Amino acid sequence: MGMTLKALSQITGYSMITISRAINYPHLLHKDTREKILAAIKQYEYIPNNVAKALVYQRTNIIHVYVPEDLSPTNQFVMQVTAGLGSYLGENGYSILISKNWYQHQNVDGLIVMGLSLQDEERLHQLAKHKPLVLFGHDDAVACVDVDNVLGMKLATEHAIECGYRQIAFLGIAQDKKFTKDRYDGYRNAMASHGRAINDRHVVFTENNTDSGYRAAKALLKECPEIDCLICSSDDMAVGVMQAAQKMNIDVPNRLGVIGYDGLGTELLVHPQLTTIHQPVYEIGIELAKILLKNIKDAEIGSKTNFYAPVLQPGATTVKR
Amino acid sequence: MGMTLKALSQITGYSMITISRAINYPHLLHKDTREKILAAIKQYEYIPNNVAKALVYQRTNIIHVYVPEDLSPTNQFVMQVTAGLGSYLGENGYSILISKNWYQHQNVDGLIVMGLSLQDEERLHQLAKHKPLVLFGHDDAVACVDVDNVLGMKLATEHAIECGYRQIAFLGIAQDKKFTKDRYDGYRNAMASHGRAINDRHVVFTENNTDSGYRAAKALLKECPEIDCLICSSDDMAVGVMQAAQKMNIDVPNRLGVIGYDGLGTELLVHPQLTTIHQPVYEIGIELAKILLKNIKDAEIGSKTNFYAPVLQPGATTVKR
DNA sequence: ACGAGCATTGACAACGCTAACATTATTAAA
DNA sequence: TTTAATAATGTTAGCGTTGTCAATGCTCGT
Repeated sequence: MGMTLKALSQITGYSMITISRAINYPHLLHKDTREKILAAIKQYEYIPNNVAKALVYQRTNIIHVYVPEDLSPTNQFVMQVTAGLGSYLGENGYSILISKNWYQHQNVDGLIVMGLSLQDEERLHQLAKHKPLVLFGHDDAVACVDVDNVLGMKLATEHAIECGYRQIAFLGIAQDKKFTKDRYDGYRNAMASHGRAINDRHVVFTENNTDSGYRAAKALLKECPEIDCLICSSDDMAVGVMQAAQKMNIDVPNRLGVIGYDGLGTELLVHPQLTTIHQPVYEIGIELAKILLKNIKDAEIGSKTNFYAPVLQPGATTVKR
Repeated sequence: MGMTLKALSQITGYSMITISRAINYPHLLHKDTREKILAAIKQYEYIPNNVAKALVYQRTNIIHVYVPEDLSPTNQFVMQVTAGLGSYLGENGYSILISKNWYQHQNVDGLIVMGLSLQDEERLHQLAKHKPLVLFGHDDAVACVDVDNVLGMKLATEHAIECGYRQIAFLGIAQDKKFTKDRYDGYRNAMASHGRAINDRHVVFTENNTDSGYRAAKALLKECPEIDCLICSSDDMAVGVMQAAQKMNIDVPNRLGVIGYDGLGTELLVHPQLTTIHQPVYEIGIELAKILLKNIKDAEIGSKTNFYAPVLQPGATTVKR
């Protein structure tokens, strides 16, 4: 397709290796030779073939970002992580290859895996033996970065308590994943350590979307009008809760406090601005990339988990009182 | 690093090509041979080296998605297009390589370029001569997919007129890009063809974000209280407008109609739900990918522009009256 | 004048794979 | 039985690049 060293060699009369040197070690060549060759390179629009280079160097400068099937690629979460790691990797001369298939492009210098579904576990371990790999999530056998979800929900709950809310309910995600359980644990721990009893009727699990949040909140607030604060396991759900409150003419934040979880930008769009637990996903992306590049450099196959702390991001759906 | 054909050849006693055939043309091998080799492949965890394959086949099955510097990778727009084209390319056995650098990985089978900044134009034309390439945007020399922004804003304006709004103002994006101008043209054309005069004081250009929208709307509605509909060049701006209206106790949609532009999901989060012009960006991503793969297949270097129509997506910020 | 050292260029092999052709053994057809 | 087709495997070369070593010519100090 394109111009090659061989062709250029025939055109200029110099050997292939000399042309190669004009690019990689120009100081080795005689000034005249160098100039002639560089001129020819320009004239014939020669572009080195990175595939051939990769074969020689045994590295591609490509990092594979694997997004499991059960995560939508449109997912805000995934996208922002990808943006973060993409920026770091880009600055360091790497490109990112995104694909849903494990083995389609195994010839990459490393992998970043976005969360783990069960059927992938075996392959993950398999692959981790051969290639530098960092997982967003938690697994004992590989290097990981994870968010401390227990801490996150603890922060949310303590914020609610500090604000002075008395009947703090919890809206969880009905999905069999570790992070959903962790968030619930954070809520329970914080409640317990502040001497608050948990009313079972104040804990509801539902699907993670606005509509489910709306419906769950409507039912919950109708049945338990004593509730004066609702902590949600996601911002999407929290938005639904706010819509329900508006519909039921419940004043947020005075009559009802609302706290979300994620902090990916949605919290700024709604009115009033949503108090939420911000997960620094962009930064986590960078962290994933940093760890990966370090492991590549040291030819190391790590298995440490690095926990990342979410932070409370106060909005206007909670007030001190 | 990994197991190679050569190593496997020594282990099994068969020649390299025979091992290769066990994978690519298993029917050519004797049953016993095939089974022995496949067993060895499994045992020694052989994975073919795609870099070497790419060198032979002269194709990588990788598509480069180039996102210009001036577009944030976190940008909803970019992300959803990428998600769309990624899904289509993925289904067709391609992976996508995302990078901000033009020449970092030229060894890809094709390029998708997300919008064009001026300093890139020369490189774009240069590259388009050598590689299949599709541009999201508009340029006479290369194959393009673009949104019909004039049509989009025409739809918005006509919707406002049909609803019965009388003083329809326009909030534009102060940026020297073609699409901003096109949207303004769409507004003007529609107004003109319906015999509506445009009051210059009813047209304001500002930055494309919620806060700017808020401030612009506040000033505009204060100065020109006769305005009863405000068409915005983006949903972010429209959200700001809605916040301003709320602050000023202006009833949306009865006293003031609000129309946004983009329809990327934001419109569903706000309350009331925002009437907007939806740009089918996910579908556009798929279209970009389709055209690219077709051009790759036909070894064709096209230069046709395919226009994509945005659609009106009615919400609750406009009413018929 | 003579080898040591340097500047400049080239030949060859290798990276891992596959296409094209070549070889051998086996079987069917004449 | 001889010939031709077929099955099963191997040999060689090449994809485009670079590392290693070799070769040539030159300068310089003695």
